[in-house]
This record gives sequence, C-alpha cells and structure tokens, in this order.
Amino acid sequence: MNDTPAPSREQRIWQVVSAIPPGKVVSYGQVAEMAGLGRQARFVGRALGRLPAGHNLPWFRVIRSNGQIAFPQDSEAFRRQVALLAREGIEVVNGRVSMARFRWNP
DNA sequence: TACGTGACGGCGA
DNA sequence: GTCGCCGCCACGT
Repeated sequence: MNDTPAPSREQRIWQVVSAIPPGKVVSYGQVAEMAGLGRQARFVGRALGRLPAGHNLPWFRVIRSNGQIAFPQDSEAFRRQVALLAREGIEVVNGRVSMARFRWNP
C-alpha cells in the first residue's frame, strides 16, 4: 500500500515553497512549520542553498521572520531577490519587506 | 570520530 | 533599535 515513498524533507520544503502565491512572502520558520519540520528554519535555508541550477522554485519569496532579506545588502543575490520581489508588486524598503502586508497567510 | 558552519527563530538584557 | 545565547539538523574538512 503504501508504495508511496515518503518525500524527503528537502522535497517537502520545495513543495511548500512552490505553493507560495505570487505577490506574497513567507518566513523560513513558516516554511519549516508548513513542511512539518517544526522549528528547523535552518534546514529550510540549507535546502534552498542546495538548490540545483534550473530549478523552478520561487525561492525569493522566502525571507526572514522579521521581514529582512536573508542576504547582505551589498551582495548580488540580494539585488536579484529584490528585483524579483518588486516584479510581483512586493515592496522592499531598506532591505526588508512589510510582513504585515505581504505575508502569505494560508 | 569530532568540530565548525550555516539563505534561521525566539527570548532576554 | 542592537547584541548575545541557545536550539536544531545536515554537510564538509
């Protein structure tokens, strides 16, 4: 019966992230909780860091619980993420996003 | 085998 | 607002 192989934590994380609707953001801890990982927010960060090239995952919609981008503002990845977020109407001010306005609340 | 590190979170001072 | 400490798990050296 259960030939269904239980998806790995990483796969579960990727599934949750892919379910984030455009124009919304979620925190690492939120992804961890939704994926059934509890408080392993760190695991989410590592899973995203292990993403292979050519993935189709909206990783840029995942930010810190305090609304800050998870990259230093002087990094290339930071600008990339800000650009992608702005493209969906998410306003990034001073390296952070208004969680009160853009947080995805399923 | 052991230790350090990391796209984090929450709390206290 | 900042800073430090701890927890939690996987990976590289």
